[in-house]
Amino acid sequence: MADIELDERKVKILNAIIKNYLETGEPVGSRTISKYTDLNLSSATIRNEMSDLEELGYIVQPHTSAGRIPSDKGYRFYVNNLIAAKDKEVSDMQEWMIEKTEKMESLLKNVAKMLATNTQYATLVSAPSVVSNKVKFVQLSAVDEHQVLSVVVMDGNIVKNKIIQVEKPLDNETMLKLNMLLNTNLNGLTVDQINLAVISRLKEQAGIHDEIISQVLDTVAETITEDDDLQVYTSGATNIFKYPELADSKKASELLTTFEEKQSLVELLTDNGKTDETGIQVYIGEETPIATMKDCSIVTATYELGDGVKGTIGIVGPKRMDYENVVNNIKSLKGQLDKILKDEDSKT
Amino acid sequence: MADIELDERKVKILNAIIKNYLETGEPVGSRTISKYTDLNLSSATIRNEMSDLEELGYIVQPHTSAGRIPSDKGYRFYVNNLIAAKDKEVSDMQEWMIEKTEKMESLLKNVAKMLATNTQYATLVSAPSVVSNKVKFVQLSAVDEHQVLSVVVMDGNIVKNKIIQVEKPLDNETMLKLNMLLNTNLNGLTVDQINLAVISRLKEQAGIHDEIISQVLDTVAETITEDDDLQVYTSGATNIFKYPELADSKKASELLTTFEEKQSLVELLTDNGKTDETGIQVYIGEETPIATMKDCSIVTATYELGDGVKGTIGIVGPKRMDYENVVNNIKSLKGQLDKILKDEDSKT
DNA sequence: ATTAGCACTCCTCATTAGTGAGTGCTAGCA
DNA sequence: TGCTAGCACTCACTAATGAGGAGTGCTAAT
Repeated sequence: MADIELDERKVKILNAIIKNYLETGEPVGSRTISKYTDLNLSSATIRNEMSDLEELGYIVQPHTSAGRIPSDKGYRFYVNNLIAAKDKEVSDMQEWMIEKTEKMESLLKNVAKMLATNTQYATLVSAPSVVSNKVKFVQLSAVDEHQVLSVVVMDGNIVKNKIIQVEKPLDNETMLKLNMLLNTNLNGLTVDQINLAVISRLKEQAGIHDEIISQVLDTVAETITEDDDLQVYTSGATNIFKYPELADSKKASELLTTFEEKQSLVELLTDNGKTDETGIQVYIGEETPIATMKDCSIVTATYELGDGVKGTIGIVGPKRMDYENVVNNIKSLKGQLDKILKDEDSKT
Repeated sequence: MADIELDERKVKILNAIIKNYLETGEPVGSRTISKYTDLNLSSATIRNEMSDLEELGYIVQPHTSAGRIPSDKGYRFYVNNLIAAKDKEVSDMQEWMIEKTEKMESLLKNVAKMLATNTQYATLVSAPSVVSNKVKFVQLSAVDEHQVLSVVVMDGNIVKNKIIQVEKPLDNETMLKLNMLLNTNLNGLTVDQINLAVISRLKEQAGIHDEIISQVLDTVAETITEDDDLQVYTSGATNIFKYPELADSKKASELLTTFEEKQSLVELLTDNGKTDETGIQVYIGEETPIATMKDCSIVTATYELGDGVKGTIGIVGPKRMDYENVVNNIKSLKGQLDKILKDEDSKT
């Protein structure tokens, strides 16, 4: 791609500038590079090269007579061409942690937390979307005379429940019949297959005349289809204070509010098909779909739990984030999630 | 109490200073008071009185030749003596919202959110502690050959569940027997009554020799006793950016981290018995039990769900928070929570 | 007891000058 | 032709200075 316009030396210099800037966060000057790199060149030569790089749009001067910092294009080049994809295992901690947890919810919370601790950036994890998930098991039980408990187990062992208030108790026989009915009719269906038609067919079979049964069936349907209000888990949002370029009151406030509200984060996590073959996606600066994150970079990965049921992991940090570390971390984690969730699924 | 050392005029002036400071956040000078109040006094007179008030510790000068701001003692006096406890109803929105939600979790989330929107401060709500909550209903069901679902309903309709992996399927009869056994033995017990002794008695009755049954019973016990990792819901944490005295990078970072980690918030929410007859507790500045909140004030209230099962609502804001509004808000909310939770409970 | 007046304090803000990091350019060198 | 040394220039950052103003404390007069 950009190989035509950049000779080897320019690439080396650009790389050096970015590496240095990632560490310090300060504009980097020609003298620094002249000493930092192994190509023995004077600062003057570097200056000429830097001038070229600036003209080509890879670096930028915050003001005349300051050093240079990478532009979005520069970062992009770095991410595309310069990251050594070392597949080294990222800490055993991860595996251990994942082994231990069994509930989806706490698993994802832990994933977010661990990733935040590991990277020192803000992280977000979305739960696998349930829309195309299948019903595995349904059960109604009489808790007491006026309350019926409806429990649904989905593929991937996601358990949902709801308590139904009923006017008068359901007798045992009806209960049994309903359970049979529900399981034979709903098992194997996905959430979006359970629509009004299915429900009314159920009601017919159960004896549509009974008001209570009708109500119960409605609630079961609700239990299943109820969207668990967009499950996004975040962690380490306050890490942004570690990066001066994001820590000023105004920016931090906006960013943290975005994180707190979670709503808009969904946009980020819904797979837009632009992920590359590794399933990992990097947004730099202006590329991000969320306005309040214009000064950030975001790395996301989608993980799968079989059958196209997908969730997403994301990391948000300053543009000068340690892309190498982050990408490796997220890649390793994605792999493990893919694995564990499929395993758990196949255990059934 | 302080009635001896403060004559009526001083009280009026102190009140005026605090009111004014609550609004502006700026130190308030003698001239301002001289015009603001109805007691026609010149600024010089006010100055003398303020000098006295300062000596008595109710107000403080941030630096020589600045106006005065209330000290913690001043705020305390204000809260104790000067707040008009108008019991006016706080927005119908509240009731409406509470009616609508049925799940404890989303109910509390909404409470936190609404309170944050209403007051523009940060809020936290802890779920009712489950320790002394009673088991109402237990059920095991075979999801498939290798998985058994354990569901427990507690008083207040809190539902817990867990999936148990079993080596080989349990036959219907055993299942039925176990369910009978569990319900007759556990119903009505509180969480902390369910200890090892109870469990082993259960095992004995069920036929201790069976490894699988033993495992299943252990997991049921786990399901019940498992602490739902300290359920604290927060909202509006980013509101602190609205108050310059808290918004600087360092303080905001500390505060928000405290909120994000939630762990330490528990300290705040565990009832320490110091609440007054209304169940409402106000911490001002140094009085707060959490170090990072030394520059804040906190108002908490405990709500009950019968039988001494308690949860807490809290508001965190700057010391110059609108105590009157906050106290009223929280009082009204507490009342409604008390009511609704008891109602729901008595519906059983 | 209250008030007017005045000197004083000290924060705030804008201006100024000094410093240094870093650049662009030019001329000289291999 | 490519590299380098040198120099003038730019501009953010810092500290010092001073004017302005809000507010106080004290004193003397009412």
